[in-house]
Amino acid sequence: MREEASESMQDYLKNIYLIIREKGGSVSTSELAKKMRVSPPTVTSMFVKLGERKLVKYEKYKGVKLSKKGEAIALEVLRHHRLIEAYLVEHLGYDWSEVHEEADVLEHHISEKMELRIANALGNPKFDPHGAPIPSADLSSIAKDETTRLGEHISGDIVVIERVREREKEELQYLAGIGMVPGKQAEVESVAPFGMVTITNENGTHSLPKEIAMSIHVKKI
Amino acid sequence: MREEASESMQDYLKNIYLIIREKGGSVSTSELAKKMRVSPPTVTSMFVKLGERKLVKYEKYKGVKLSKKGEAIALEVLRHHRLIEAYLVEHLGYDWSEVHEEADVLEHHISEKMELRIANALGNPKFDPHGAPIPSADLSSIAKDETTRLGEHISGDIVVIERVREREKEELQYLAGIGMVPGKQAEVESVAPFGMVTITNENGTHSLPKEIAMSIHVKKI
DNA sequence: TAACTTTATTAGCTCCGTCTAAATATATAT
DNA sequence: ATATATATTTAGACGGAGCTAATAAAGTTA
Ligand SMILES: [Mn+2]
Ligand SMILES: [Mn+2]
Ligand SMILES: [Mn+2]
Ligand SMILES: [Mn+2]
Repeated sequence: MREEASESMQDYLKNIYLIIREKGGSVSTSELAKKMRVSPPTVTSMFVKLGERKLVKYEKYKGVKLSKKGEAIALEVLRHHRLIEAYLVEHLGYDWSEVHEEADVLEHHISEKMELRIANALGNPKFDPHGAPIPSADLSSIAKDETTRLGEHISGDIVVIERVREREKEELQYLAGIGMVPGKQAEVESVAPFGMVTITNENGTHSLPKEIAMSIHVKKI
Repeated sequence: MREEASESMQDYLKNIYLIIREKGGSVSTSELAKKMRVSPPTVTSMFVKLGERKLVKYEKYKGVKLSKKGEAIALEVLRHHRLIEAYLVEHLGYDWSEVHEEADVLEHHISEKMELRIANALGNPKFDPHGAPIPSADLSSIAKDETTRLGEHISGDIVVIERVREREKEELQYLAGIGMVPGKQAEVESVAPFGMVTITNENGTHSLPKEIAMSIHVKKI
């Protein structure tokens, strides 16, 4: 499967998938260039290459969408990434804030056999340590998002944290420090006009900038 | 450390180290080309590149030797390789015959942090599942070889197996099947003129072609 | 030593993934 | 609708790691 795409192509496909999953439609050159920290011409030439290999549908000046095959590769890499993150936390004592970089490399290099053994060692989890859904082994399904963002809630809402999106290691450490991790509860105290959210949880009262509040997925209870 | 050398360079350094460790002196173009399954000109150009980076001392028409720095990188990669093999066997249920390919890739991609955690999870082993010595964490030492080859022994010698060198997966499986794995004993029954060795162990009597007998390291008891 | 064989290097090409600078298409604002 | 700003593509380059074909050095044998 992913052997048909180089490590670099795998990363492009994965990031295209992630962007589309979050906001639908197609992915533009500049969007992807920014996310992947490469120049726009680099993205254009990769779009062409992925298009030739039918991993992507590319329309000049209109961006790309994933083909069935491209999506399968993206899901496989994502499955690896999230299983590895979970494994590092569960079996090698990593903190959830430090698994991302390691997984971002290893996702391209473990065999199917190793994927299987890791998944078994973990009991075939459905979510990674940040609460992100892990694609199924046959890549046919991935839990769909039924959460809202903490930043969308209003004063008085009581929520349980479902997921915290990838962010800087220091931010994740801070969030863990104040108990804002998947599974925990919090009550929204107030929302400032500029979007800052103040919450109270078992660790006390804390304010979170809008951007961070938007990267915390919750369910209202 | 190894960040200074690309994945490909790391593999060249590792293989140079392995050849020199086995037979001393320096490594020739054709020797390495054969071992690494690339063409001789590819090796020559890599020799030049490694020489420029002072990872190797290259003398035209006379092959290469490792510099201090080149050796350190080789040892680091080798440490990774062997720790990973051990980890796969101990913690992910791999058979010793199937760990090599996986380790050959992952050796270049695990972080120093992961190396440390794997080593700790294993109790800082000194040998990998095949009996090969694992370089120490500071790369200052590696157990020196005090073994002989099964193929060098004579009728009547009783030996304990210390190590089985990397070979085809099927050969390793066969050897495991007849109990020729590190830690087990065997008695040399006879040695044919063309080098085939017949041994008896707890599993019965078996004959091994010279090449295989030479890849089994033992100690006479 | 001369001839021949083997080994190694040089020359030149390819693909990959990246870049910058220049050109062009699309979107926005007056 | 025109001018301006922004996004995208094209052109051309580079370094890394590989290849084959041609050449040259080293080693071997007569
Ligand atoms: Mn990646
Ligand atoms: Mn994650
Ligand atoms: Mn390798
Ligand atoms: Mn080994």
